[in-house]
Amino acid sequence: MARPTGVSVSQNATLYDVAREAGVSTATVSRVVHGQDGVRADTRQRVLEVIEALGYIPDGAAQSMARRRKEVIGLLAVESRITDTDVEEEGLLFEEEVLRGVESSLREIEWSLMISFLRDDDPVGSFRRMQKVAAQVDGMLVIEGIVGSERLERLAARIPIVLIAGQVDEPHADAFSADNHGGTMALVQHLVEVHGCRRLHEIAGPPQAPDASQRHAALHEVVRGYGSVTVTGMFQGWFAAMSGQLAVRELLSQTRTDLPDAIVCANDQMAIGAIHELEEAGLRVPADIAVVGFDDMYSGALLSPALTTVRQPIRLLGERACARLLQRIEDPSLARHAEYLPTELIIRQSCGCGGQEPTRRRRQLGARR
Amino acid sequence: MARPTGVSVSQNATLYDVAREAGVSTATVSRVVHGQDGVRADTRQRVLEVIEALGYIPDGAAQSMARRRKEVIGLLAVESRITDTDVEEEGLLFEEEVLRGVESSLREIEWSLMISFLRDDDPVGSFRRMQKVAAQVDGMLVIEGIVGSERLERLAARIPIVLIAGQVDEPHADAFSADNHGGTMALVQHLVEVHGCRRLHEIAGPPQAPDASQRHAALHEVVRGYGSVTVTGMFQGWFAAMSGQLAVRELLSQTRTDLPDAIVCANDQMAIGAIHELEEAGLRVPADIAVVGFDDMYSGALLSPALTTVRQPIRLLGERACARLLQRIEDPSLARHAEYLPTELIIRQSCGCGGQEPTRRRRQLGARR
DNA sequence: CTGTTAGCGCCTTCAA
DNA sequence: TTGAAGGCGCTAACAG
Repeated sequence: MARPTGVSVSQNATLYDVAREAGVSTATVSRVVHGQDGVRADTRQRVLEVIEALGYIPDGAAQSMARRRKEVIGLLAVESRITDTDVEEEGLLFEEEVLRGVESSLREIEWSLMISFLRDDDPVGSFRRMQKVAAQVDGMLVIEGIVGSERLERLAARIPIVLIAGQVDEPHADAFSADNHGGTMALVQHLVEVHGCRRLHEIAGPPQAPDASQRHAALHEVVRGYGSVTVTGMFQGWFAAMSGQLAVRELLSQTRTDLPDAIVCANDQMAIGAIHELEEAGLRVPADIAVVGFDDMYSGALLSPALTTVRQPIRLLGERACARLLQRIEDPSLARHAEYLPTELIIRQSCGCGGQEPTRRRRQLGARR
Repeated sequence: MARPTGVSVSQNATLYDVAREAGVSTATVSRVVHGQDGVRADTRQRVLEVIEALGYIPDGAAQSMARRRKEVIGLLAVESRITDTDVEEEGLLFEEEVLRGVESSLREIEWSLMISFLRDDDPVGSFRRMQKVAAQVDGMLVIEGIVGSERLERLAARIPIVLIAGQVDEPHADAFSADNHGGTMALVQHLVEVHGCRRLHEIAGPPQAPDASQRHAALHEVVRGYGSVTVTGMFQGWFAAMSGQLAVRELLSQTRTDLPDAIVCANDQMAIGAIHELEEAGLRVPADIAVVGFDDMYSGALLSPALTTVRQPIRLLGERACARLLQRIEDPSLARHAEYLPTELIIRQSCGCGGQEPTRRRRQLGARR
């Protein structure tokens, strides 16, 4: 069975193969592929049939090249982890949620998303990867980025970059973050003014993470504002539940009689770990000690006691950052823009508030769409 | 200040710019960029300096084209969701974990990952996206894929495809899945033989998801094996915690006096939702009713009662699938390969087993590295 | 309505 | 050790 025109089977069909097979020019095939009009109906039909028969799919690299746009954006997430082990079995939900927001924005315009996780303990390797990604996309989103400013500048000179939960003062990129300061403020005020907490224990996030340090700073700022309130101790966590557990073990190993009034965690996962460990040790939350988190992850609402926390619009963060990036890809001359998205205090039971229903009601209010 | 050679600043530097600026040919620059030897030291030095000065980063699309390889693989995840609303605030941890596995494999060889989520209620749109992604990668991983076989065949004709937790009998692609059958088997046997459960309630996953239906089938198969055991009812969930909650509400609305002995959930998230709802309703787990899950997500271990479940090596699934895909990219003629990865029964408290420590000990065992 | 023809930026023989 | 030059597959004027 001779193949009339010698189309190779093992090789992927190209535009030329289709053109030849259909007896038209490549320009016509291209028009058909992109649904442009100005092609006679029967010609289009014929081309379509050949495309179908050959299983033709245009090559993305070639398209990117010709139209000088890749229609891909990169998402880089910087992760903190315990140096030697890799025990972290739980994903960093924050990044995952941003990812969702970005991906759904992109899907609407049919762009693609390239993603890579970086290690904050390997700046050189991270930079290499960032360059590699920068070579394959039209713009980049960087989460929790502790990329040196000069490196960022270099990358930003090539393609637009938007920072998410990063350094908001970075001059070479747009930035979107949650209002960590306001959120922490509201949370601590609640603890102090409603529950009369005076002695606070802090479970902090990784100091490299900008939002961890913002929450840390805000906590101490509020506390300073009250004469009588103090941070009695702190544990350096890394946002994973396990670090909440370790923090509590350390705390309890020091004293079981003179406990703080509340534990303020830099995120929900650590709060969940902390609560678990406290209960394991026979302590009751919030009766013996209050615990609060930050993020408002779904699992915190399912906990007993349900977690009092600060809701930050993570997904929205991703969407907004993505929108801005696309805008800047269209017009690189845009002025730099940085923005804090509002947070919301979510009061449940772990702070000492009673009630049964606030959980559900609150969440509904929270889910503003 | 005249720019000696007229390099445009607003435009990204190309290989030619570097070559001209350094007074060498593009071939030489290319050699330097790729660290090939056969370039005199001082020449290399000069080129390197120009690269640095210009902030040159080679264009990925052009590289892909020239070397006929993109060094990118695609990860497509098919998601089930409640038709109209988009309430699902919790990410599908399964996919996230696979993503981790794949990404870390890829990072080692410096390849990139393109990712896209598909909707199982939009097969046409999904196929479009799959084609789009197929155009930009060297191979694809498809999670929980319910892509029609003929469509898959078309894509597979162009680039290699490996299915993860998909239809294991798909002839056009390699496939890696957890041993859902064996896992469910072990779990149910435990419930029946150790705890004497006779009446089981099922909270199933979305029927489109291959692993959900495998678990479903296995459950019924085991039950049939015992004469005296029955599945007294089932709720059609969609893997989200909320569906576990709804399932329990429905169950309790039907009867509060004649409860089943245990609730068997198709994954941990639904089990967590179910436990939460049961406790909310004043029932005690496992005293009044046992609940078991599937997956062994970290949050299940932190629950009280800690969740009895089946561990499946999700991350490993990603790694293995990825390794296979890379292999097949190198050699497309490989014979089809399908594999079930072993699961492990993780006994904690929610099934009725006592003890305090199994949680931690088990997990350590489970984390085999 | 359809075809011709330059590139897009890089890699890679093949020569020198 | 270095350079010249032909693609890679597609797009987008520009002609006809």
